[in-house]
Amino acid sequence: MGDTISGLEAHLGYWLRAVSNAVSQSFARKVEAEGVTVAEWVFMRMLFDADSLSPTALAARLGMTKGAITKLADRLIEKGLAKRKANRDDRRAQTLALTPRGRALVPRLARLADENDAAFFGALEARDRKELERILKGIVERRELTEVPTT
Amino acid sequence: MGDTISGLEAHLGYWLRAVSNAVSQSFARKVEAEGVTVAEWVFMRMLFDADSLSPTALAARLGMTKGAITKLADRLIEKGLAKRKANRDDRRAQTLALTPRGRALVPRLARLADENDAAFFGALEARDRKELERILKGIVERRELTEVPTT
DNA sequence: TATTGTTATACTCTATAACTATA
DNA sequence: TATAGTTATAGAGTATAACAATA
Repeated sequence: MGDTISGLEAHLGYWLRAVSNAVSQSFARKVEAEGVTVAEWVFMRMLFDADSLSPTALAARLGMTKGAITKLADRLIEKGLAKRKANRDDRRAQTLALTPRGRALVPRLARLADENDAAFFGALEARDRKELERILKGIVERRELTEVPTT
Repeated sequence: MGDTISGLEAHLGYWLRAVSNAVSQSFARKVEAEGVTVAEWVFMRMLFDADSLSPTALAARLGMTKGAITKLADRLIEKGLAKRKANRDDRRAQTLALTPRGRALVPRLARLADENDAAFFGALEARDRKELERILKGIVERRELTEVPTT
């Protein structure tokens, strides 16, 4: 280090971004064939398990702002994959859920995610895959990466 | 696997994106204080070593389209950090280079990149850092990740 | 007054395609 | 005809702030 000027390749962040962007772009093309984006897949997969969530709850879990959730939801609703429901107790509140068509699509998208992961990491030795997972999860835990603004 | 529906966290790509986004966003805020974006830093760091490059060459090295290079260059020129030079032999050709102010900024940005990397990976054991680097570089090599369109 | 969610705005990034000016 | 570079357009992601309705 000292007073040298670091090159791009000197940083782990550079390599991380290189691989991450490639993986995400590849996945984006796969799900595009099913008519959704990566962000929409994440949104849908979350709702698939939770059954229904408020925009605020979804924003917190995804580390996004409420405004971003509204935008995503609008798009998915227009595609007929999600719907909004009113709330009896609190008339300000909304609930987001998948439509039957949305639910039916999730398994197909999950398979594409599996394929994409296999394409990039399948060639790694099992030990390296475990190492990579352990190290990445460790960083997420340590930094509490969900500390993104949701206001 | 079988016929289960993979969750988000089942994929290495998910963890990779989580960490990569956090690292990049953190870095973006740091360089924003110096008036540039991450893409502009990469652009500038490349020109710092090469001294001058054609848009086409830069596009190939950065895995971007020529149009994207033009846009980045426009912004950096407006900020007084880069400049275009004509070419005697071929009057279609252009050459991009940093201005003195641009060159002077690079070491500051490099230090921010060092800091950012340290903030995210400094807490790792040295062995894990090496492992991470080895695995990521391996994936880049294997997949030839620079196969992005430059047309 | 505080909270829920939407709307408006803006900027970056990325990609495609049409265009110009040379060669 | 092919190439170098620019321009135009558009969609996606992200963030901020103002706003309306309700609590």
